[in-house]
Amino acid sequence: MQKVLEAISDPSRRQILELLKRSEMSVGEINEHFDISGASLSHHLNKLKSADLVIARRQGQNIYYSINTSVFDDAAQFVVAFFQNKGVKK
Amino acid sequence: MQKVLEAISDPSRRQILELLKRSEMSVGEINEHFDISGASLSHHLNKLKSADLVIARRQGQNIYYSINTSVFDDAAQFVVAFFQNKGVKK
DNA sequence: TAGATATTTAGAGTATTGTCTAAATATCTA
DNA sequence: TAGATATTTAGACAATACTCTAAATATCTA
Repeated sequence: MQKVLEAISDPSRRQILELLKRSEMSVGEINEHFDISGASLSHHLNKLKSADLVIARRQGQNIYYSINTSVFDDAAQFVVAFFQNKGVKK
Repeated sequence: MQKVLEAISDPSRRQILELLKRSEMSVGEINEHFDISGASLSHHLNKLKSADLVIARRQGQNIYYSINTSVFDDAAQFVVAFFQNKGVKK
């Protein structure tokens, strides 16, 4: 979960995730939405992949990235719990 | 919101928030739960305060920190929305 | 196979982060 | 007021992050 929270602390990576929530996309397609080098984008995608938030699959020359639904949902559960248990005395 | 997400990306700061969810605490009391210098703790508290996630009030020699409920709840809403809108086509 | 296209990897530069010790500030109490 | 206690600020240091260009790898197509 630590890696997930670090992953979403960067604005570019959150934007990448927003794009991928809509649909799977190739690296080139994602890059059209950003003003950074391909190498930098690759770095961000690698962080998202390390956090298991996305999945990559190659199709020909392109590599398509998509949301890793199960981990994404786990992350949702974690942050909901983190923010919602406020005031609960144990 | 950027500052909030950076604030919660650090494990020590999340732990501080967990403590404060239970009750208001002085810096000294918080520090009993950590193995870092007072200066480092102060640095973390400052980041949480910059993100508006906590409020500080002085009482005598002590400074008591507590959760800033409204911002905490806003952050909760944002993060939950971020993770839960998956698949919604606009 | 040679060249074109898509993506990643390597290596470097600068900025930011988390940590520390020492010093400064604020408050209390004798 | 002087000394003790609580906390923050200043300054330094090592580690990490984000960026870039150039080179490497993988795939496709003529």
